[in-house]
Amino acid sequence: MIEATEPFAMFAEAILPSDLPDALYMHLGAIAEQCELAAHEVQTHSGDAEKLIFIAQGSAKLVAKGAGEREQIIGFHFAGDFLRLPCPCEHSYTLVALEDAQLLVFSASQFVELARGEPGILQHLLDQSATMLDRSREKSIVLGRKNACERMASFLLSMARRIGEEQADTIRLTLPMSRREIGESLGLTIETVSRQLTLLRDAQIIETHGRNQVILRHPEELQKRSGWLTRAN
Amino acid sequence: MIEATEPFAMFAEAILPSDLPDALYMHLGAIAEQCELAAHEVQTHSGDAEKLIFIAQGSAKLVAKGAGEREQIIGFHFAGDFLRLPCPCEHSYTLVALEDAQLLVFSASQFVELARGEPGILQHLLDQSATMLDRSREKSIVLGRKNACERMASFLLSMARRIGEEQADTIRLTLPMSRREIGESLGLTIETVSRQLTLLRDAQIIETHGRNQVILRHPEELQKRSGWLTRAN
DNA sequence: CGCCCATTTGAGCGGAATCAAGATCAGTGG
DNA sequence: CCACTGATCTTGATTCCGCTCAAATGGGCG
Repeated sequence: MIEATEPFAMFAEAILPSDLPDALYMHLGAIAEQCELAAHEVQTHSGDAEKLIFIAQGSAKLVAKGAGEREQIIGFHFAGDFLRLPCPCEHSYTLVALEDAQLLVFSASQFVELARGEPGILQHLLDQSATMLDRSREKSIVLGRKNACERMASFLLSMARRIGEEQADTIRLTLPMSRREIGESLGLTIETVSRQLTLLRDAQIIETHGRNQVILRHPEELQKRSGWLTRAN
Repeated sequence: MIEATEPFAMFAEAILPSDLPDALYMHLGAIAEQCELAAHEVQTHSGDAEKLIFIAQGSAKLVAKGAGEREQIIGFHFAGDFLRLPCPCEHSYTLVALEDAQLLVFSASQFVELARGEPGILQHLLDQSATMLDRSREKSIVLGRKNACERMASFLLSMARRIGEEQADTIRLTLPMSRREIGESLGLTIETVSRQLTLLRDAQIIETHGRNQVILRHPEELQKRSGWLTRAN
């Protein structure tokens, strides 16, 4: 019934303890809502409750919409991420696919209800929360105190950690987001993002190929330019 | 009258389920480390592990220290808050008292170990995490997309929600933080903070008395000026 | 009362936003 | 395979908001 490539199997592999009772496994499978998104498609939440979303394939952005055209991208998410989407009644956040994606959507309350008896799951959820919180705090530093150059360097390093492919002493990135989306994430305009990339390219620190291939030639130099000493995954 | 209840009792009252087994209660009490901080004193973590900190009394700021003099305040915390302090080996965050404060410090791993059998505690912890994450995301919006005026308005409203005393249709704030600290939280300089407060005072939207009393005369007007439609708790 | 330091106010500057063209890339259809 | 097309991205010129530097004011405490 369940193939290896199916979203729920990937979820179980990534998130659930291996010794989980079959009954609970089935229950979780029963409340999981599969959801396929085409690139740029918005995840539409059925109901108004808080959701837990596992990204089985593809990538997505969590967006806060403001008055007028203003949007702030709260974060990017990639395959394997397990994130909480606050209930839309309180915050106008939406999850939008960057490329074709497969999601698994849970009602947070249902999920926690089922997980109650399994401390392992709750603890994993707690760990995920901690990771998200750390990323968000890191973002506060970027947005609060860094200049354009430092933001760009921080962004590239962060992407390198999450989706970079190491090759010799360089790192190859295939960015699923546009310049505009990078800007909306970093609190910069598209023009500034473009200019900073040009500066880094001129300084031989990065190479760009096409619109979304970037090769980090000197990650350690990016590190220097990213400002601040604090650094971790 | 005994003026101050004991920190652990306050913690139990605020965080622990009322039907908690006595044994577990005692165990938690045993691993809790009491900690009194004078104003501006830094919380010094014994050991390098992740900590969970309950603020029994007073208030504190969570600070990220950067190269040189740069500091970003990640968040303010008040009595009743239960927060996670990442292990100092990975991020250089410190908790600093804004005024005299009483804390309860747990090793996160020990705490979770004990709480494993009590889903109620883990769930509460999870809820706290969710609140912290929401606040942090809200901060990303403020820092990423708002101008000085909107940041100031957002800050005042946020403080009103957390430590404001409602009086008729106005709200009284007693701010435990300095202008500099407000600036470091909002990604602004002390001068800009001061100027924005002056503008709001001139517009009759707020009154200030002394250095840290603020009265919000027209919260709804602040709301308008805070930008963005998203608003909650 | 008088000192010290936080805050306020003022003047000028600078970095990123905005406005405005061009250049380049990815499809599309001939 | 290549020309056409529209969107995305890059580059340039100018503007403006918030930072920096500097000075004045005022609150709080001895």
